[in-house]
Amino acid sequence: MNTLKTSKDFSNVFDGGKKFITATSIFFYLKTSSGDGRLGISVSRRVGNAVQRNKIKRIVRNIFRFFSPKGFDVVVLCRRGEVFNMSTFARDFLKFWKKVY
RNA sequence: AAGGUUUUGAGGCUGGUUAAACUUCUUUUUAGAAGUUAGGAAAGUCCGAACUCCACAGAGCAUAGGGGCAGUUAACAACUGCUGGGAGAAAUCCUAAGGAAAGUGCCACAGAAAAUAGACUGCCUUUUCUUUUUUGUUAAGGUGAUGGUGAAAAGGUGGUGUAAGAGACCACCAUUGCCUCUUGUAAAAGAGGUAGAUAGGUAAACCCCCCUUGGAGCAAGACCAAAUAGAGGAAGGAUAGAGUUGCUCGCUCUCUUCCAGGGUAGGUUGCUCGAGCUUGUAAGUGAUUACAAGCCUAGAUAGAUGGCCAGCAUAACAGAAUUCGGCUUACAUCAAAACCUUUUUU
RNA sequence: GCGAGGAUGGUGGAAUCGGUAGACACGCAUGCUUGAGGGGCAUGUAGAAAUAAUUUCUGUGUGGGUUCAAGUCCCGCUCCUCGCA
Repeated sequence: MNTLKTSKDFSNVFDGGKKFITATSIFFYLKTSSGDGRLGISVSRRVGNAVQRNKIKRIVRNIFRFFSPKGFDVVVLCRRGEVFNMSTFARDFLKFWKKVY
């Protein structure tokens, strides 16, 4: 899976893309010209310690293995670590997936 | 049985399914199989090293750090054993623990005085004046016993002594220095003698003595590819800057010309076989060391080590980024060993 | 990876070489002034306990140490801010 790497890529999506806000996280998405999709994950230090942040990144990456974002650059920004687990994030992700595709 | 002290170990397990990274093998051109995949603190970055570069990492001073003795170690501010001091009823725990009889500084408030024991107050003798005497008062001298404040007041108690007194002298006690002997590798301990010696505290204030100390850090560094570059070569050498986190010396480079100009950024490597791990034997009180056998046990690069289901259990602190040795801090639950105190029973 | 600074009442911010901590300003409370508000003036203001005045104890992020005495000196920890590569 391709990922967003530089901070320029991230700021492009944050500034030019659209937002979809859910309870657990905020999805930023921007249509690409080439048709390939890339994923970026942003978890700030306020969410929790390194173990919790790693776990959130793994959950997000695990979901996007089955649903690869074709045609969009997507950035997932985690909001709160207490409510973030597999089931709640999957519910929010399905809402986002229905809206975009 | 209750309470306590010290030390050590574990830190989820099993099965199914679906994904990721690395290594090896197979076949073959995209797959398949097997194996491995985060800790005791990976953390904080508080010390110490390995490794790499800075001329060979150099010389002197400063700065910074350490400080009982002996040992362990690659090294250390770590560890082990012992000594002194402190806490505790004990097991045991804590201890930056050289020097204040080299020098300087500071010791608020209170107090006569805060460090050369002098002034003041007091006591005593002689003396001037007054007076029957006492008292009061002037001057000279002796004394360091009086002053009750403070964290701290210049050894303590008792006596001899004297005009008044004082280690001035004596007895006992306390402390210190020196000498001798015994024990110990040593720090030191014990015994005896001697000196009236009695010396305030603070060095985690400056300082003195002894010891150690060059700087930067894997974004170190090395290689490859692109570009009008860079590297390289020749000549010149006054000033300035950088390496160099203080100063001086020394060294190197940048510097100007032959010859011009613009600022991006990719891959490979370093990268995991190492002061390595496990077991056993031997030496040592111990830290640790020696020998033998066996083993290979994470290596990502915006960052792998995950998700779901079932069962047991309800469960902490917490996520590697060059690598090791320590220290410090966080930690649910379970387990083991040794020791101490009290009570009861035999 | 390397290394620099800081934390004091409700807020900003003082406190010399270790010697009575809460200076000063803002804010807040009460009273006076005014018909009322604003403004001005005066007093008080860290917390807790007992009280008639007043006294005692705890207090400089936190846990220890040195010292007669620590906001200050030393060590460990927590949090915040900043710099270099």
